[in-house]
Amino acid sequence: MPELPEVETLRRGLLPRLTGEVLAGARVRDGRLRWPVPADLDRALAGARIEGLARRGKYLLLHLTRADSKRVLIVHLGMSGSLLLVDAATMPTAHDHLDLLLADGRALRLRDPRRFGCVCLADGDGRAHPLLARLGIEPLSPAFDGAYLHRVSRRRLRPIKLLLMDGHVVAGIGNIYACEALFAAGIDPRLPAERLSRRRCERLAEAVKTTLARAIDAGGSSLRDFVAADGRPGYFQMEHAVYGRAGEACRRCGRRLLRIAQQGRGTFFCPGCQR
DNA sequence: CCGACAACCTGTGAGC
DNA sequence: TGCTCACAGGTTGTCG
Repeated sequence: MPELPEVETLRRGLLPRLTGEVLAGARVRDGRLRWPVPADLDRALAGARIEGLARRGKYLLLHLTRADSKRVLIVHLGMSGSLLLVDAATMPTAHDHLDLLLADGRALRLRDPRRFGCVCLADGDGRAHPLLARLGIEPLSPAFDGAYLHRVSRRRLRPIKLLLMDGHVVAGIGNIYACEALFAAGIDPRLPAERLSRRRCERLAEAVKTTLARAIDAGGSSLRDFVAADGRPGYFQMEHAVYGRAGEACRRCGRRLLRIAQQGRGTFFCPGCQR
């Protein structure tokens, strides 16, 4: 479920509900995530105050203070993770691996069937943590533009879609939005990155921003009741132009949309509109 | 430095 | 109904 727009939607939804709250600790039922959950998580969180929530790529960051020390709880939802704000007494289901316990009796519950997600602790603002230190720039920041895309794609022979999905180049563009942005920009996902002109880089950077922004807006429309049910934000109901639509007709030109594999992942595109 | 590939896990749907 | 297979929204680590 987690693409950048969902993590951002999650952050915005949790912000007013968690800011200023104090943690009582953590209850870890199964710490075997991508990396083992810190064994001392319960003690490390007890008494810490949540100062704010931030996002880097698809990482959700909880900024904590306790006494004079600042730390960050880094949460990634992997392929199948979700976070739910529940009453701590609510019975956990099969893949509810851990609860972050709030002093007021609520819990932020992590569910992750595939366990590709992670929960880590870092000192300070977390910038030095290995997971964040070498992360690429934010796609919605002004720094991500045609000039940047053009610069990093020179002498790069790999397909442009793979470059877009490389988190060390730009953080948080997943499979869905790489496909959708390339369609919006009219660019063939197989094109070697270095072959993109400056002008097409401008177009692609713009397409990335508008595609992500629109998805966040759609997610925002469901923020009101996102604490309920499975918390799936509204962007998931958004119509994709190409993703998951192989064999169907392109909305722009009517040709059959294709699905190919790139690095083992599905790429959806229109052979007519994307050159 | 670059790029290809395996690895970590479980669930679901299609086809037989 | 039950088996097997392909595939799924992510990222790191290793190797050539």
